[in-house]
Amino acid sequence: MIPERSLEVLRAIVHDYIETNQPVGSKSLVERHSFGVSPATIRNDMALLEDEKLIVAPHTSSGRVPTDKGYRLFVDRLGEVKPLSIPERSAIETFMQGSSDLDEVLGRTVRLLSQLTDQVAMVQYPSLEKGSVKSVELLKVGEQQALLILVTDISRIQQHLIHFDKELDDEFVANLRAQMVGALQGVALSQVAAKLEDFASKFGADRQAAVSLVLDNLLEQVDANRQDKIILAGTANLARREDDFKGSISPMLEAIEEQVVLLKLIQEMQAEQHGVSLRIGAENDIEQFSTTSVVLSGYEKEGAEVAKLGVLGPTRMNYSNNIAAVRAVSRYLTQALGGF
Amino acid sequence: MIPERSLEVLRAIVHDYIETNQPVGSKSLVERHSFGVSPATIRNDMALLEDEKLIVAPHTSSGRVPTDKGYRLFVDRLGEVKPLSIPERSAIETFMQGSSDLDEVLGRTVRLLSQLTDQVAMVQYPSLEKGSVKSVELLKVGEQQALLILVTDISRIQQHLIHFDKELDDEFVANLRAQMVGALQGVALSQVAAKLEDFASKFGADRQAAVSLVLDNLLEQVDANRQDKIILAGTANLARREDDFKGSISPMLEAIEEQVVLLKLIQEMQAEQHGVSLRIGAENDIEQFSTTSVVLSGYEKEGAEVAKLGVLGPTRMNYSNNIAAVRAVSRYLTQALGGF
DNA sequence: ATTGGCACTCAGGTAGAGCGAGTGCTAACG
DNA sequence: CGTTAGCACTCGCTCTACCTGAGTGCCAAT
Repeated sequence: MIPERSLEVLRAIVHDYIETNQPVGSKSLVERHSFGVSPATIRNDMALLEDEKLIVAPHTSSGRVPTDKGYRLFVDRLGEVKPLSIPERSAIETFMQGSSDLDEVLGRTVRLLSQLTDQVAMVQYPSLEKGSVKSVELLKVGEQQALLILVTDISRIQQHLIHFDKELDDEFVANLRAQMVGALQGVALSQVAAKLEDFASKFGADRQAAVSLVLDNLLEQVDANRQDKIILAGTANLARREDDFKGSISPMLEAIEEQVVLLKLIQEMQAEQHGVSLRIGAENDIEQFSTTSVVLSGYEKEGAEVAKLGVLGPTRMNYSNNIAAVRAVSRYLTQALGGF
Repeated sequence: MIPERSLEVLRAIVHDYIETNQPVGSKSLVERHSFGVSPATIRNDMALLEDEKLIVAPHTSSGRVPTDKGYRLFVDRLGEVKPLSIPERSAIETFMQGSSDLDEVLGRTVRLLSQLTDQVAMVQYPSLEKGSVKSVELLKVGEQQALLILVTDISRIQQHLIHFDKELDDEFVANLRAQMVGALQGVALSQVAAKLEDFASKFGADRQAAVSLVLDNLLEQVDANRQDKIILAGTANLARREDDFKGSISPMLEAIEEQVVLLKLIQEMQAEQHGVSLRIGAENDIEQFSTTSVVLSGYEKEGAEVAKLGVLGPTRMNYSNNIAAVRAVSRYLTQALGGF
């Protein structure tokens, strides 16, 4: 077991290193914190911490820097999350006020989170998969075009324009719409495909092509969103803290722009736990993110978790702050979504 | 007037500098190009070009580098746009194929453009302002909620969820919808506000609140989009070419993320000309972009320009290529939009 | 267990030397 | 008059050598 004071030393190292971005040495440590002991004693503790791979010296004889493992221990056992300041709280409240549209709420949320943390913020759109169909509409908007609209109970709306090869007659459109509404209203999205199994048989042979075109589109809308959308803010923060990453930031920018990678990341972390979850440095087995940490939390709609939000930044980040911010923003978003 | 050979020298300097990223000197110039003269002669020409502020020497006695003015002369008079290669053309064709949705087409376009140029690519959504109303729909999707949908003739669809304080009855919704369709179908978006002037008076006093709620929403949809949306791709390319910019790239990333700045930029360039337009370095009077160049072109829908697309990168970019790419992609996009 | 003392390490800064690509100028040339 | 060879000069880079100082590990004393 690691003795108490050594852990205090680790905490102090993490704290100072986050603040100064310099490897921290025994002398400056006793100067800045009031351990009642001499540098030499601290050095012994540091040797211990180094044996445990919690800290590491960039070169022989310079100060020490926390390892991923060190950060991990810090957040798990030492980093009591300090609550947000009053101004921060009120900033959140005003930020979240007066938006009605889901797009707008999420847009505000992601910018807010990025500002609170000074990191790249991400918000995942509520997953369609967890919702159910509230309404389906088919609107004729041109001679050969119709708009298929899917409204779900998590305030997410999707639409898609469908082009037909033949002219549409109103009757058919109205009929098809009515049939779809009848078949699908209230049905869970995961059940939609099953419900539509024999659907086409209700229509005459001459309509089969058009019907299956619409159904394909509908299924695509449900399906294409299994891998959900993520919105981002604050990517400029990556560049600002460029030195904190080993190499170039451009592969990371690429990975972020490529939604697939982010979604995979979120997926992996999904299983882990409720509340705030955390990956530090190489714990991410996505190569591009091996020098970054990710703080993630779910947010809820009507008591069920519908998606994730969080931040991404260098391993040398202010974990206490960021965890607090992610948690708080997630709560407020859950609250804001209650209104829908 | 600047003599012919001096212009050739300028062209060669721009060419070599873009290729090597090194200040180019008189000796290497005669080695790489077949001027029939000696380095000393070239030096005289270079002195002339320097007097004209077309090139500049980073330090006494190193090679020369084109100035913004030099690039400008290059693109205006010397840089014959070379047509895209066959593989590039076919890449465009396959890329653009098989997408039906406007979102998808634009998404593909922006990624394509970024890949072709290795720069940050941007595509502006078709401006609502230039279109007219194709269809308006009001759908009841819950006891107190309705979905307002605006379909325009440029394939752009918008929807917004409206919350009412009272329960909605179907009759009213259907009636309101019918009235709106009657009043607005085919009306230019810029005329919508005028058309709706006396609209509310058609309804009873008890309906006024609900009607004006819907109308406000509708106008907001038209209006909020005066400042249009831009989608981006390839921001990682900024980081990759970081050295090409004087300072840090993070202010630029910020500016890009802030759509407003980009839209302002596009707006300013809008007036200039049809076809491809170009801003080089400090010609952008947006401070963050003073070391970047922007290549922009409009694209059309049914013969009328509906929005812009283009790329943004360091002043030291391959203008010939990028102009060709922007022009080609704009043409293909125009073509692809014909199908809607 | 803690501490003072001490020899040792090593990154980073400073200074000087040499190199080489490149320039501007001048005088000669066709 | 445009072109050229020659030449002295500039100055950014690179390499080396050296020094400094923060920090370490270890040991013996408390």
